[in-house]
Amino acid sequence: MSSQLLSTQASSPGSGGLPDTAWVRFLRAHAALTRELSSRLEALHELTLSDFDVLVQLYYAEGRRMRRIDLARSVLLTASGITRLLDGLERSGLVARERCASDARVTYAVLTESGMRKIEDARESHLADIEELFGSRFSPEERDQLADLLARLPLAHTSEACSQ
Amino acid sequence: MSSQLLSTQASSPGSGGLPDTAWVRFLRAHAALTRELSSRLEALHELTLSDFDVLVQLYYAEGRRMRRIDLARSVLLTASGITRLLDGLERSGLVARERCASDARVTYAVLTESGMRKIEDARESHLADIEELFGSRFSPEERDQLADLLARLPLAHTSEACSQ
DNA sequence: GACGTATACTTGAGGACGCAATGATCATAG
DNA sequence: CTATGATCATTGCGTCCTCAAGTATACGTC
Repeated sequence: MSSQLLSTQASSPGSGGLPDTAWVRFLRAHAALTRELSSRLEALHELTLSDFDVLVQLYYAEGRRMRRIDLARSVLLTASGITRLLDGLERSGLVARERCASDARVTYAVLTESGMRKIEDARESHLADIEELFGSRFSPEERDQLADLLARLPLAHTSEACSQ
Repeated sequence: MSSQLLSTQASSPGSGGLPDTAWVRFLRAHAALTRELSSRLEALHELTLSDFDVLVQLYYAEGRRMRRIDLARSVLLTASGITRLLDGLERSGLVARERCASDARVTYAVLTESGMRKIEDARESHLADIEELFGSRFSPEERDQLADLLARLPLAHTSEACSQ
């Protein structure tokens, strides 16, 4: 038997004790959940969480297309992050690019037929995973409560310009 | 306006209808908060969030030292993640390594004097930032509520399946 | 029209971190 | 003592993502 009987969670050796606050739990929960969800999503559908996120945004968007910059803002990635992510989705044929007629600076990301099928296929299992690992932990009221509490947190500092 | 059994979607393709569930808010809040906190921490103290996390763990640990593997588990990094992170902290002189007398496989990470000063220095501003961006959004009761809700989420699947 | 500034997007460089493979060491059963 | 199987740690490799810089376009002002 190993010599260490020490816990995995020493509580208060020194002063104040190990911080186990809402914030720390938030951080840990995020790490654990995203790792598990992302590994399942990757294994079943070859998508990252961000891929899925973007595909869902497009799925619900008017005309199934969005300006790349709006896409970036809505999933909280940087402009360059979106470029590289869409590179991958384009290479996989899930998303196509389309130039904007009225403004040559902008490019749209459009969900392809294949992308539609992909997201409709992946949605089911992924939502089930989210439900298993996240949603099912709470009663309906608690879920609302949690959503409400989380909604108070600051969202975007990214050089806000809210108009189109 | 009744809640759908199936999900998460309360949207029609009208000007950006997208699922805005507790889970999505959780993801977005995490992205926004960590980005802001990490950028402040980096600017003021040249530490990443994970660096800080590890230093705090050591700060509260018995003898200000921990086995690397326990450190990894407590901050939810992989073993290799901890190795590389500690590489950095060692290079900066904030942490030292120490071999274990009774088990040659394990190495301890020990907080140095310089590391002590660093964490005591960084703690104040970082906790203030967390309070500003996170804690101050809630009343004391809500904070407890949130901590309670977050505590229900699964934490570590790390390594083998320990069936009860 | 020329000029200045804001916006959209891309690219190069680099950091953080996971996974899988490897080496070293311990523990235990034969 | 040796073979077998865990456990701790490190390393190679790849991925995701950010920042800073660069390019192209739009638009307001003179």
